[in-house]
Order: sequence, then C-alpha cells, then structure tokens
Amino acid sequence: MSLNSFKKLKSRVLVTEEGEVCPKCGSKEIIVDFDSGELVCSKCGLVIGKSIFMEGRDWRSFSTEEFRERARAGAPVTPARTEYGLDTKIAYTKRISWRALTSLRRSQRYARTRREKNIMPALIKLRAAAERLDLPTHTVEDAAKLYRMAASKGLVKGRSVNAMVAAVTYAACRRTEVPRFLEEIASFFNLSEKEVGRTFRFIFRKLKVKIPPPKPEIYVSRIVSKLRLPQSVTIKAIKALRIAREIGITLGREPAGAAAGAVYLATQMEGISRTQKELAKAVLVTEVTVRNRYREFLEKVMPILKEEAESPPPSMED
DNA sequence: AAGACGAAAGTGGTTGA
DNA sequence: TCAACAACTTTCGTCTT
Repeated sequence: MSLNSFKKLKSRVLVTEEGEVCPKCGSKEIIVDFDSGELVCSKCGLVIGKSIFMEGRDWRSFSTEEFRERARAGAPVTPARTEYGLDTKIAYTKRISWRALTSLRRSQRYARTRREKNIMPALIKLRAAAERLDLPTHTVEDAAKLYRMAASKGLVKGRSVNAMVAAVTYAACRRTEVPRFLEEIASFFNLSEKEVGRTFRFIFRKLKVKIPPPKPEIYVSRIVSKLRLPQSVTIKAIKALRIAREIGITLGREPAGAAAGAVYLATQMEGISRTQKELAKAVLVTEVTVRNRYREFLEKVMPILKEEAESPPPSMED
C-alpha cells in the first residue's frame, strides 16, 4: 500500500504487524479502522482483530473517587482529550521505510493541528472546572462532546471560549442529572449567570439539542448530605416529590425549591429540626420559596402521603 | 432572641399577540 | 417588539417557641 492510498483512507492507519496475515486472501496489508477500532484487511475487508487501541490507562485521576469511576468505565477513548486520547498512538511497522513513516507522522500531526488545536484550551479549562466542581467522568465527557459539536458548527467563533465551556459544562450537568447550579458554574468561570445562560440557550437552540428541566429529586441527596440528614428523610422527600409530580404541583416551579420544600416536610415528619434558612441555603433559594413549597406540600401532598402509609402494606416497588 | 409565617412590592424571564 | 403574566426574591411586621 502506497502512502498516497493511505492518505485517501484518512481515518485509517496502516499497521501491518510482523507475521500478521489475512487468513482469507493472504494479504499482509492490515489496517486499523479508527471508527471501530478494528483490525481490517485492506484488500478484502475481513475483520481480523478486535482492537489495537492501547489497553492500559491513558487517563489520570484526581482523586480515588474519580479513579474508581474511570476504572469502572474502562474506556480508553474519551472526547475529553484531544484526538479522543488517541493522538500519539499511531502506526508502527517494520515494513514501511523510515522516510515514509516520518512523512506519515508529519501528516498526522498536521491533521491534529488543524482539527484539534482550536479546542485544546477549551478542554484544559473544562478539566480544571470538572476537578473543582467535582463532576463525574461521564459528565465531563458529555461536556467535551457538546463542545466539539458546537465547535464543528462554528458556534465558537467570535464568542468567548470561557462562556462556551461554562455553557457546555452546565448543559452536561443537566443532561447527566448532576445537581449543579448555573450560578456555581458561572462563578467558577468568573462570568455572570446571565452571560452563561445566554450562551447556553444560544448553542442549544442552534444545535437542536433538547435539555429537559432538572428533576427535583436530584437535589434531595445534595441537601441531605449537606445538612447531614438521615436516609429516612431522603426516602420521605422523594416520595413526597413523586406525589407532587402526579398531582402536578411541581410543573413550572423551581425544582431546587420544590426539593427543599419536600425535604423540609420530611424533616418535620421525622421530628428533626432544621431551619428553613438552612434548607434554602443548600439549594440557593430563599426561605420564602421553601416556605411556599412546604405549604403546598402540607396542603396537597401530606393527605395522600398519609393515606398511602396507612392503607396497603408497603409494596416491593417502593 | 431566633425562627416561622404571610403580605406587599420589585425583578427577570417567558409567552402570545 | 411589547405587554401581560407567573414564579421567585426582598423586605418587613407579627406571631410562636
């Protein structure tokens, strides 16, 4: 295979390893398909091996928690790194000349430069934010993916990279149901809530990516852990929120406020004293909002909650 | 004294003409 | 583009623990 024909393949890399021969046609020209990660015979297309992607870790972890998470995910390919973490793992062979290999490397580097150079600073910022905001890996990867989508549509041009990264970070949190507030993310990037919000709306209108409003439930565990409340409160609060949704009093309301109201209700039921102020502070709403949600819950959810507790024996689903 | 409660007025965002 | 609107916030006075 000539270098020219390699270039035509673009996403594929010649990888003829020593002794690797296609069992079907006997060809020694085996290539890697970068889309699937498979070893493929360039002549007849037979898939010979699963993957030549490196199997070791190609990521770092910032904490034991993150290590565990990443180790479990186990994927060596990540959109959160330039070239999806594959950039240096190019072909190696004894069958093409040193000269050809050098040329190949150069063209690869050139390709990387064009495609990836622009987004590198963004990915660096993203990783810094992820560390500080303590985001799980899959959220970071989603953010990186969204950034790539936005970048490939030219939405970054003429806008601040900072605002862009902040917006995709926030979006990824929403998509992966990680309870983080726009305010928190904006302040990390030293931006106003308004600016991040505007950028957020702009790109997702353009990208046509739908992002549903957050569920109140995701904030419950956040409140509970912040105020060191028992598990029983979580269970009661979630139950209350479920009922609230069924009777339609969570629609259009601030989800975090609803969560705080539900948790307050739960603490009252459990005889635990926490002030409305504490609850409000945990999810960045005011006491008044907590109070209003609580009042609604007390009026409309409480009766149903009691009824359910009395009537049938607890079912397996709960 | 601190927390809970509710009323009233102000604010920023959404919606529909 | 503008006005109406709902939800939330701020502020404040009163009641309860």
